Amino acid sequence: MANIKEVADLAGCSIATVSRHVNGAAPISVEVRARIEAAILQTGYRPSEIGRSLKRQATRTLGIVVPSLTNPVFALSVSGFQAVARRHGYNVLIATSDYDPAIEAEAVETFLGQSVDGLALTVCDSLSSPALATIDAGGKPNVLLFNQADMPGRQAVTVDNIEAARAMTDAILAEGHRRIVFLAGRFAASDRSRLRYRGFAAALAQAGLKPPLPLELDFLDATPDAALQPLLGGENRPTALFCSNDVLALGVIGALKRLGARVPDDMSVVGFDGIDLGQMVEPTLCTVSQPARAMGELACERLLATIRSTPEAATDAARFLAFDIRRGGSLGPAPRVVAAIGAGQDLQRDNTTPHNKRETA
Amino acid sequence: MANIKEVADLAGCSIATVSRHVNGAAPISVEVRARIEAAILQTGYRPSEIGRSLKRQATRTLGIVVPSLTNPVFALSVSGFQAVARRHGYNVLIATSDYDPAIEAEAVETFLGQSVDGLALTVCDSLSSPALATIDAGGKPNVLLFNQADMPGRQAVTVDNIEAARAMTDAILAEGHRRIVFLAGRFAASDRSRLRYRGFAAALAQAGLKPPLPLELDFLDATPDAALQPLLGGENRPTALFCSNDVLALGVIGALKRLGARVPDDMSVVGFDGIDLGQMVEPTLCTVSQPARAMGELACERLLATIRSTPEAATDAARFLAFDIRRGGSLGPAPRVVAAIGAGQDLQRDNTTPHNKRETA
DNA sequence: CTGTTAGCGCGTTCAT
DNA sequence: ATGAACGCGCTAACAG
Repeated sequence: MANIKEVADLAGCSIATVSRHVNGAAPISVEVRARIEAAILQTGYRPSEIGRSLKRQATRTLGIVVPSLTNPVFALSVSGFQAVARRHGYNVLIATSDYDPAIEAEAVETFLGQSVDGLALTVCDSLSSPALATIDAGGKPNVLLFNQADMPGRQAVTVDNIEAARAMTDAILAEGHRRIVFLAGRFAASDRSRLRYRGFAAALAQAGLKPPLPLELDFLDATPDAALQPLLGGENRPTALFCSNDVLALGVIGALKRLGARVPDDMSVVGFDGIDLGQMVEPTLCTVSQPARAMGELACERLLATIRSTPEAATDAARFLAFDIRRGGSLGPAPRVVAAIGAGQDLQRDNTTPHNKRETA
Repeated sequence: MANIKEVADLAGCSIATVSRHVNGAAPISVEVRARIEAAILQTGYRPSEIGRSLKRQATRTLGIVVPSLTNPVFALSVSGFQAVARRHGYNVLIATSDYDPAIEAEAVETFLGQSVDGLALTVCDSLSSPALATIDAGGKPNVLLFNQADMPGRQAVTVDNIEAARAMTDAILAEGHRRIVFLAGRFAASDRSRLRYRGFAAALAQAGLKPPLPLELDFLDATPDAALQPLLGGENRPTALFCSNDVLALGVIGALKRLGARVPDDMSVVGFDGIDLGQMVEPTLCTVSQPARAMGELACERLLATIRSTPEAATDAARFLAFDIRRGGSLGPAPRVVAAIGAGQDLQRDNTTPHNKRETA
């Protein structure tokens, strides 16, 4: 690929003139301009962004690192982020951490080396992320996405996970449920899960109930059947499950069906995130919806504002976005009589526990 | 952020020595090495990848452009692509075209300016893509993803869309359906859709049936109810719908439910892609599954092979990957008696057309 | 209006 | 084992 010098030689002028033409930085005589344009066309010249970056000490590139792209909530946020970046003439480098803090840190290292102008991160744990410290040390503009701020002044685009989980838990309680279990993806991999559990526990405590410990599932496991089984036995079994995210919730609903439980008649299930998919399944998923695409967009806007050092961006750095408790068929009233659920227990169950239909509740 | 010169000054040596240390290019005396390491630690020095790129004329960055990230099939392929790239020490620039050839071309321009070492593309139409021509002109290593090759020698990672659609159509025919309609996303935005229609039409022709024209839907429209309505009236209505992709198929199934049709008893629906979501809905989606993540991985591997000019990569450039006809509940036997579907017609339908249960077929 | 030149950060040849 | 110097492609400051 041709460089600026070849174009200049071909056009019979200096490289400075070519540069000026390309950047429209100064008026050029008509004849020279024509020769330059011809030369550019002939050589297929395209200014090297890397040469420019070296000069200007900025790359017009942003980085974004998310745990995964297969979770629609992250894919959506990346989509929004990238759209805004493009609109502003910025490129986007992407990395997925696969919920691994080591990969996360490595990705940040690489991005800093690539001299991104700023980066957006959904880290595993904002409180213990080495990546965050590295970025701060370098003074790179950055914004957290989905994570809550780990310190005052940190830019973060997120909902208040504690409040959201508390509100959702209240909604579950309002349906008459008293034994509710919180199912989480691995806590180590998601500070969001932990915050949501805190909101859950707070709501239960406020209702005078003792919050049970969360049940940790590997939410990358497509078939959590075995892990769920112990929850279904006995008359003290839970009647509702609060899953820390929607992907987990959908997996759990599938498992429950296979294990012979009906949702929500035997067991209510709610999630967190508000992915579209939740509205396409039957029953629809009751969940806390957060505006993932808009969050990606906002993260990018704040990042760009920081890069241009527009000070107003920092003022509302950590203001929370609104969430929405989205009603769905997966949350029903608590059964009046509870019995164990299980493949071999259908007859017994049918004899002893007339199921509570929604119409009768 | 410190540069190599500051480190050299601090360590009391030349920048050449620092460079050699960082790159392990030559032996360094123990004392100097210690001073350099101290200086690096102290300054937080990180070699500038952009300086390196300028020197070495390669960026260790790949570009990938896909129509969207919200369609899981693309998100998965990007995920696989990125994972392989990372493993090989490459960064990934991402762009989404939103099914717009103009944005697509613009993205490619930007990537070329950014001096990516190679790029993977899912273009709207490989036959008419200006982007492809641009890339070829520049001689950049590239590989098509999901698109089939537009010319011999072009690298492409894809399934044989025509054959896959033909096989799926045969499966529909085998269930006794005779009036089948092909629903496509906007043809202009997807050459895959067009190829799949060709396979569909070929299968019908071979069965002695006249293939109806495809019905074009805007598959970004979440509620295709209105567009679908005309298909449901009359006794000559179709009994099966072949949707050009899974996202469309799920939207169509949702619309059918709202319009009072049961799937598959009143209407069978099949899709194309094999997204996970299709297995979580009820009924499960019958579809052609393609290994999206593996395709992204393979595309990246081929790209890297091309960049390193491993010649063997080119030999099987356009070999097709295997697809899988995935059975699912959304495809059932054709009803023996067909009647119009509609909100106001429930009674009439129930009187005149006893539904064909799967057990009785 | 145009050309000359310096320098962005780095790797690398050529000396020593 | 180390240093000096050049050049990768480009822009900007200065000269004319």
